[in-house]
Amino acid sequence: MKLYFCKQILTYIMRQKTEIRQEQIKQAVLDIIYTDGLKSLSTRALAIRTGISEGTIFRHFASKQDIAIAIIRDVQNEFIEILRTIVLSKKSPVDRLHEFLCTTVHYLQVHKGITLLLFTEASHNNDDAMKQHLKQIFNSQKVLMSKIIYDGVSSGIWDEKVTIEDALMLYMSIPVSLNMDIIMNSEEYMVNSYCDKTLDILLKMLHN
Amino acid sequence: MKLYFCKQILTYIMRQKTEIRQEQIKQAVLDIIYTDGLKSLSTRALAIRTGISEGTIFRHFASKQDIAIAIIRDVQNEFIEILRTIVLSKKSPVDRLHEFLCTTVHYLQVHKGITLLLFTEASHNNDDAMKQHLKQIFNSQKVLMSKIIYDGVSSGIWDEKVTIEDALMLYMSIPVSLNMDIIMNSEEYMVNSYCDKTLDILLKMLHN
DNA sequence: ATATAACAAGTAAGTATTTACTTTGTTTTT
DNA sequence: AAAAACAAAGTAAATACTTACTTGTTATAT
Repeated sequence: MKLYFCKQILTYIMRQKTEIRQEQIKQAVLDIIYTDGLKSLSTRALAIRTGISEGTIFRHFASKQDIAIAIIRDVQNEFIEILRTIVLSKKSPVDRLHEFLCTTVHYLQVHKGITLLLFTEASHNNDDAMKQHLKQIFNSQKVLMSKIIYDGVSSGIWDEKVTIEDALMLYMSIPVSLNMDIIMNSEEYMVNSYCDKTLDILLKMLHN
Repeated sequence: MKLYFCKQILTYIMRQKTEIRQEQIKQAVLDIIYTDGLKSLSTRALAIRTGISEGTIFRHFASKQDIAIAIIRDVQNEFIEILRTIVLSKKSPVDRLHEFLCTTVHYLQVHKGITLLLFTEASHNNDDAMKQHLKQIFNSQKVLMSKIIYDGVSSGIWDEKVTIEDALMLYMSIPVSLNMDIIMNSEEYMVNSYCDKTLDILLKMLHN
């Protein structure tokens, strides 16, 4: 009787739906990359980190590569979509730019490890589907930021001679700078100022 | 007789001194990372790429990790030292900044794969010696660029309110932008303009 | 000059371990 | 009773690295 009760509780904790397990596995991938590095990202390590067996992981994902694909798809469906709503809002270009940058910094902070995953997967030329996903992510960010800049230039607040590529180059330096800070063991509060800092530089660049 | 002659030629091609083999192995590491990705970087792949046996690789390097350490040491001894001579030259701050940026872009173009190696090794927290090397490389670049900017500000040509961190952030975006271009399959001539492009943005930032 | 000893550079075929992934069978939920 | 979730114990292939041995190079003694 008592054993059965315990078992029920245990299984209640353990037994989860595929969607929940998938989320846990994806999170574990980013965690492992962040804490132990890419080399430590094995299915065995994933099983230990998630607390489920190795075999079960392959019940929720067809392959290890599929987990990475799912994470990258999440970036597209969640992160890029948030950026899109910001860009399409009615706020001023400066406000939108600020929100755009802060959202990016915040996403990278919450999803530590995503930068490394994106860049290493991107360099892995063999998988064309993956490469296409990554291209789309980078391109979406470019297109969305272009829109804000275009609006600012149109309304006359920013220099019309500014190129989108210049602004984008600075924007793309955010993940590197953040990762560099992690390497350098910089304090966390420094990271929080990245958003405002980048805005300042960008505004200086864009200033009429 | 003829066999002996052939053997001599063959061995002349084959047999090499440790220094030469080490260079070949290091180059092969960067080549493999660039063409096939980090996942493909195995000692077996290295043996095939260099044309020597797996065992021989371990004659010239104590471990696989040691190859990465040697490459990173090269960055310090070659690349950083070139940057240092540029910074310490008698040219104007603008000229030095231009040369500084062009040298960086050129180095990254010739040593494709180095960016990925640096960043993935950096994220691998276990090895403190490696981490120290990387810290030193990043810090050297920071210190050297600070010197140029300081000289420019001192001589009154640049805004005294400019922070080194802002300039450094842009500078650090160069490797990412270059890698992104590789992913995006952009044309090679685009890459050649990176140096001037970055200078333009920096000068705009620094302008009094 | 030439023989020899010492060393450096090379290999093929191992090693144990780790890898991503599978199979088998059980338990839980619907 | 069907489907889904799970663990345990596999699998073959790949991994970094070693071993035992061969071959080439070079400095030294004759």
